[in-house]
Amino acid sequence: MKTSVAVRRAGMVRHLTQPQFDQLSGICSEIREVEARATIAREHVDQERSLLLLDGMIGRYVTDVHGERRRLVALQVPGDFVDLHSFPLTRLDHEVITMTDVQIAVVPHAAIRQAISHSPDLGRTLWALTMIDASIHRHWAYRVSAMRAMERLANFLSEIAVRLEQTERLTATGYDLPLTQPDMGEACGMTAVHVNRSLRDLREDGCCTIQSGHVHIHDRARLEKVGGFDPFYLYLPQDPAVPEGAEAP
Amino acid sequence: MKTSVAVRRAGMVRHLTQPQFDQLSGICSEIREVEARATIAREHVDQERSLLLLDGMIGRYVTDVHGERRRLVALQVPGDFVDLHSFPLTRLDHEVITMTDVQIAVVPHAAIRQAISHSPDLGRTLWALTMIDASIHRHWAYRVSAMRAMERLANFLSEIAVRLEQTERLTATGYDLPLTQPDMGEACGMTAVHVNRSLRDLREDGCCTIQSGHVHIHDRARLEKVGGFDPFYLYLPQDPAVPEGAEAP
DNA sequence: CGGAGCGTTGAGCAACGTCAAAAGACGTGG
DNA sequence: CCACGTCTTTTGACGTTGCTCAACGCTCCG
Repeated sequence: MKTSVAVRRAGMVRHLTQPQFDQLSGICSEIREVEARATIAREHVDQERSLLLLDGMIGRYVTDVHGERRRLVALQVPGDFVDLHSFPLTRLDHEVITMTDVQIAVVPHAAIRQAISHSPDLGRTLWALTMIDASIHRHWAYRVSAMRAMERLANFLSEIAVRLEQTERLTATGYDLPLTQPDMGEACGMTAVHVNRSLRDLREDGCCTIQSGHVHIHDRARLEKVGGFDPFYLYLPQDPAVPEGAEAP
Repeated sequence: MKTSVAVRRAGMVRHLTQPQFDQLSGICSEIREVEARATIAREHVDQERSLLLLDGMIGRYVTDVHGERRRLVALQVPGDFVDLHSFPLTRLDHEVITMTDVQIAVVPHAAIRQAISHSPDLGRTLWALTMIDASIHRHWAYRVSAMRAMERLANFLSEIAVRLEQTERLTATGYDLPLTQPDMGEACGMTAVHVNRSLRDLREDGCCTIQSGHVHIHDRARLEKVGGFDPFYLYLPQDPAVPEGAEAP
């Protein structure tokens, strides 16, 4: 059995209490590994399980009718419940695609349903997780709607930094970001060429440098200022600290 | 008591079964009327009730740190549960502002909590309502990110047409839209000047004309085609028909 | 009657997209 | 090991969308 792999309570699932988290781990049917750039769930297709992301990154894409244009509308990091919304919704309105090799815990909807019926508080907490997801959607909409290219990228990179910080994947130098410039273009609503130029602007501005999949953060405060970043919409858990945390002030 | 006012099961609440809807009506503490352009809920403030919109329109706004830039990230129509997400989230990440004089039903969170603990199915249905909201967020993000001005407006106007159709507020000529051009600019991520020009394009293209708050739809199929509109993301109820419906084929 | 906000139009400009080219990284197969 | 194809990153030149600034008529309201 692969369940020996650490299913740690880090990231967004920290909103669950330890007993709730244990309960959830108990109803997880299996732990699965999927390679990069694979489609995990398609739009319009009924789902009977949800996926908790343990390691790697997963993207959620909205496509136009003809499948030509595509946008990244969400990026999931470890600790995120990737498609928990498929529990109440059943079918999905978008695609779920791995950005990297990932490790995911599979949670059958039937088990969720049963767990919730015995524990309404767990239901409300899971509901809250999906509502934080919705809050992030709102801010992604705001970002692409109201911000300029360089600001958008700075804001995006700041958000990912905070979210990875919650799972101790942020180091002193920065963090790994397995996205190409075309990917960032799909996330921030601009062309790959313009992503490239805007990243150069950020670099020359002393904010950060991206090199071979690693975001070197030179001046985090400056990056967040350029991006007009305020993390309140992430509803970060108010716990005193991550278990064996390495938190920056 | 104002509860004589018809609280009809139309619009998004049609996802509730009639018994569920009756149960919800029962826990509604009051029916309130609020004038246009009034702030109903502020960001960062804890909420202890949610609001079901009975008549009028309500907008949800994300603002930047300094309160200068603002975007409409959601527009609620009758039958929508405006801020049901404040039940699991408690505090809000955005502002809720009336666009028109509105009539709203107030539902205390404590009552929701109690109702759900006795009826997990009601909980799941309410959860689904908020997830449809999230789906709409995703498509608003896609819209402002991937579409051009005229396409964005056509898509936006098509969405509102379908949603108003669900509450029988769509007539043969079109529908009432209590938004100014600056409002539409905040919704679609463009300036009021460009909204004006793009609306002219839509008019000259034979799609629709907006005059004194009424959208005259000349060719709905054309409008939807120009906007690349596909309503699947609205998760419309599959009921055969609205009670005393006037549905188009 | 004056002010404020909305709708409309024009002129000029900045941001961003498109097209194109070339260099580097990487894996594959000969 | 090298040749090759593919993908990514980077840069330049040029085109276009949509923004800014400005003006004017309109309606509504105090």
